[in-house]
Amino acid sequence: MEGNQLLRVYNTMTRQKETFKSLTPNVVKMYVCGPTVYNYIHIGNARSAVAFDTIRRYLEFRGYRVDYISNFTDIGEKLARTAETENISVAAVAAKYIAKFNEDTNALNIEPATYHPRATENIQEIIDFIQDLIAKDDAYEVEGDVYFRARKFTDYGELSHQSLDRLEVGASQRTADEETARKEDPVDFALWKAQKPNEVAWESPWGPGSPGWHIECSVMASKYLGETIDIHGGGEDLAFPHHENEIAQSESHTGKKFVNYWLHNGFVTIGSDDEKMSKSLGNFVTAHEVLAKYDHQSVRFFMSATHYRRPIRYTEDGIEDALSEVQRFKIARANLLYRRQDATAGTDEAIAAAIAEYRAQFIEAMDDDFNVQNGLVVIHDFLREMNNYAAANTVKLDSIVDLVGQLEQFLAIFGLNLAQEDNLKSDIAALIVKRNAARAAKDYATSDQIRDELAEQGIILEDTPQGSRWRQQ
RNA sequence: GGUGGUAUAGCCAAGUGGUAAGGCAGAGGUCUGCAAAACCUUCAUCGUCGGUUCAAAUCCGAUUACCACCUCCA
Repeated sequence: MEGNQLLRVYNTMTRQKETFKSLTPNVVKMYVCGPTVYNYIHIGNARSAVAFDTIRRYLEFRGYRVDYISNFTDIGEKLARTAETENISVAAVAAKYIAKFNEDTNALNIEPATYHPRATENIQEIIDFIQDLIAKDDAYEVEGDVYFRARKFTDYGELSHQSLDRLEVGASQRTADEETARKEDPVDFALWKAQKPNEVAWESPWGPGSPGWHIECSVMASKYLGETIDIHGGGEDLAFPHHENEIAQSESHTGKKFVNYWLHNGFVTIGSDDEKMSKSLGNFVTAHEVLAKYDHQSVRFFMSATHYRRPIRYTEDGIEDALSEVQRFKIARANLLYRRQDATAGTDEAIAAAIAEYRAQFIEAMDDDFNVQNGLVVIHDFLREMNNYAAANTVKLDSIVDLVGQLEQFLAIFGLNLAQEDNLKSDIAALIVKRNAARAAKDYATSDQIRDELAEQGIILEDTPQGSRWRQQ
């Protein structure tokens, strides 16, 4: 592995940065909680996907193979409600919004997970898992529901640092009284829920019903990655109770540690009081709307350039500023590539040494819990080096290729793809030749007119000591 | 009531004891037929009050404001 620096990650469990050591050398087993597919994802959901995609890409940059599993929750009341509203089946709701999820995350250049399991594909595994918990006396059945005895799991509350006795039951005002009445203890949580009228249900030893919310993640994480995994990620609102419950279930079931490093991303906030964007508050903006309105890369960069644990304040100005920065990267790349025409063969040793130095600095910055802002400082220094080289009197071909390649590699971690159309259509090339002739003859009226014409087609011309270069807008 | 988080320039933001990184926007300059791009220069004493220290954005105490979680939530 490159670099001496050790990767350190902030573990929610211990509330400190820890040196990252994977279970298997050079392999990271990573599970990230995915969306419930009953609607378009909003910017907050997208942020979570972006945050962990960026982390995944950095881990890959550092030489790890990342086995990345992220689920689709395709069951539950919410899907049923959408099915009713849109007058389609629950299965059709899931299919539709998984497709929308793929469309939006693809636009954000988020790599698909190694596999995206769905809850409905794992019902038998979920039932088996619950049966084992009942056999161990960690869970009990009441009127077709199955609940987990939270108090029996002695470390319950360790992740979110909550004491069971201090938890104010019902503080969120979301608990259903009828359900609480059935439980032995209000802190117990559902593993299986008996079928309600008109609900999709599966046969089980406890009668028809459907899985509770937390069990699917425990089942899928262990099924696809193993009983102990390296990284489990999700939004910080999931730490309690969702992840807390996952730990209780999984560790009771396997008797082994479930997760070595818990990573939680911060929220997207909106409005003057920086309120959390959420579907229940109704203050959300869907990723679909934003992507329809703004350059996809600037939306991606807007989100990936903020440290994953920090909140992001959603503003349109923020996305527009991100666009300026993305443009700067693209222009630097195009300007340097332009110099290939007068480059000589070979490599500049000074450039090769500089690239190695910037790489080392970048790794040092990013190894500190994925500190993207400090990583970007290095990238901006690197950019200045590139721009100065692009203006140098003499340039070497291999150094141009190396600099451009390194810039692309750095920014790929942020989900940017800088490559553009590098070949001109012949009619445009002819116009450029014509303009150069006009300029040589000091016929500036004609040359400016041609430049304006090309600008309308999105081709920007810039005159430099090495000739007139062009780029796409 | 319990548990956390945040507060640094117009905006975004790094920085956990040694005298405020970086980006966007702004200002000045170089280059240019003009323009663009680039490069150079410039732009804050860190929510408030008090304390510790030779030295604090950084540690301690208090205080203010905002946010989040406490069984649908990324």
